[in-house]
Parts: sequence; C-alpha cells; structure tokens
Amino acid sequence: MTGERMKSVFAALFDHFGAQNWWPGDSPFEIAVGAILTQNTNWQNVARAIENLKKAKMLQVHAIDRMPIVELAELIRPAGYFRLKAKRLKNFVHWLLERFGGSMDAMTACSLSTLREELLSINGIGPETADSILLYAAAKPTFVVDAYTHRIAVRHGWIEPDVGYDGLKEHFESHLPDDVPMLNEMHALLVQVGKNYCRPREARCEQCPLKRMLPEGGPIEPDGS
DNA sequence: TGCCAGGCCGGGT
DNA sequence: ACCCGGCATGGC
Repeated sequence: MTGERMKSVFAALFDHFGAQNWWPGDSPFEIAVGAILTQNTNWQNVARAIENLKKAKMLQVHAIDRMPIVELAELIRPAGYFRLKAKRLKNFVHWLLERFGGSMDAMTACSLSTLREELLSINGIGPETADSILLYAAAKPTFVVDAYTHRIAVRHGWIEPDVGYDGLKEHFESHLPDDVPMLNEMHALLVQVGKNYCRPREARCEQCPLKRMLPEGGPIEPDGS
C-alpha cells in the first residue's frame, strides 16, 4: 500500500457513494453520546435512544449526570446493553464535568494526544469510541478503526489478519493526509463498503467499487478460511 | 430464525 | 499478552 494507492481507494469510494457528511448529530455532545451508544450496535437503534433522550430533555451534560441510572437506562433501552451504556454515559459525563466544566468546547481546546489518553482511561471508552469522539465531535485529525475497516483491509491484502487496532490505525494514518475532512469521509465511506459489499462471510465483490483492488485469487477471509 | 449491528470490560490462561 | 463470555435491542 502506498499513499497513491490509498488515494485511488478514496477516489473510487467517493465516486461510488458520494460525500457521507458524518456525523449525524446536532451538537458535539450528542455526537459523543452517539459514539458510546453505538458500540456494537446498529445506528437505527441508537437513533431511537437519542430521540428518547431529546424528548425527555435529557440530552444534556447536567441532566445525564444527575439522573438516576435506572431512569437513564430506560431511556436508552433501544440501543441495547442499556444498563452498561447508562453507566458508560455517566462515566464520560462525569469526566467532562470534572475536567472541562461540562463544556465540549473547552474539551476541544485540549490537545489530541492528551484527550485520547484521558478518554481511554474512562471505563467504557475504548479506542474506537475515543477516536470517534475525537474525530467527529472534536474535529481532531485521528482515524477511526472499526470491524469494517479490519475486514476490508484484510480481504484486500492491505494488512495481516492479526493486526491490532493501533496497527490498523497507523496503516491508514500513514497513507492518508493529516486532514480532518479526509479522515472523516474515509471512515464513513469504509462503513458503506462494509455494509453493502464487504459483509461477514459474504463478499459481494462483483458490485463493489473496490473490486479492482482485490488480490489475485479473490478476497482473503479475516479468519483465514 | 439465526445472524448481525460503527465495542469494551473483567477474569482466566 | 491473548482468549473468551457477558452485555441486549431491533431489523432483515
């Protein structure tokens, strides 16, 4: 993989799917909440949970901090893992209040490396959630890796199947410009490929915009089969 | 009807 | 340093 090749991948995806304009959210705080709620969960279910929070006027830092955890869990029930995620939302909000007085703007003024380290120290926020918050809520130049990214990269022979989160992140960042709109679009476009063409145990390569990038002999399965 | 969805944690090897 | 079970809802 080279920077030029990565550029042609981006061009093929952008040409096929168009601009994605992620993230669907009315505010940085809503985006951060969505990033936590969407852990291993369909976005449609997350949208319901966020809608419930809005209708209850609870999509605010102080509201989530003060609300009894059982009530919060009930509102976000459609997003799944609701007891777990209620706790995780409170953990994040508690950190945001302690560290930045509850202000996403104040958070955004802090450096990428410091924020990433601190976010990762919060229970319930792992690398993907941290990077999603950094890129989509705080507009920091970091690449977001997810299950789709891994599957697509392995099937096309860009990386070894056993590469970890940081290895995959480094692979993309080293071949992409250090540019927020680019990193934003690239991740969103890869999700589209994953949803439509690069599915678990079903590679629909015939219609995929990346079909000309496949290795000789077709896609490589992530599990080695 | 089982599989999947924009993961992460904690306990066990 | 990995490996695995648990967490939970809704759509196709």
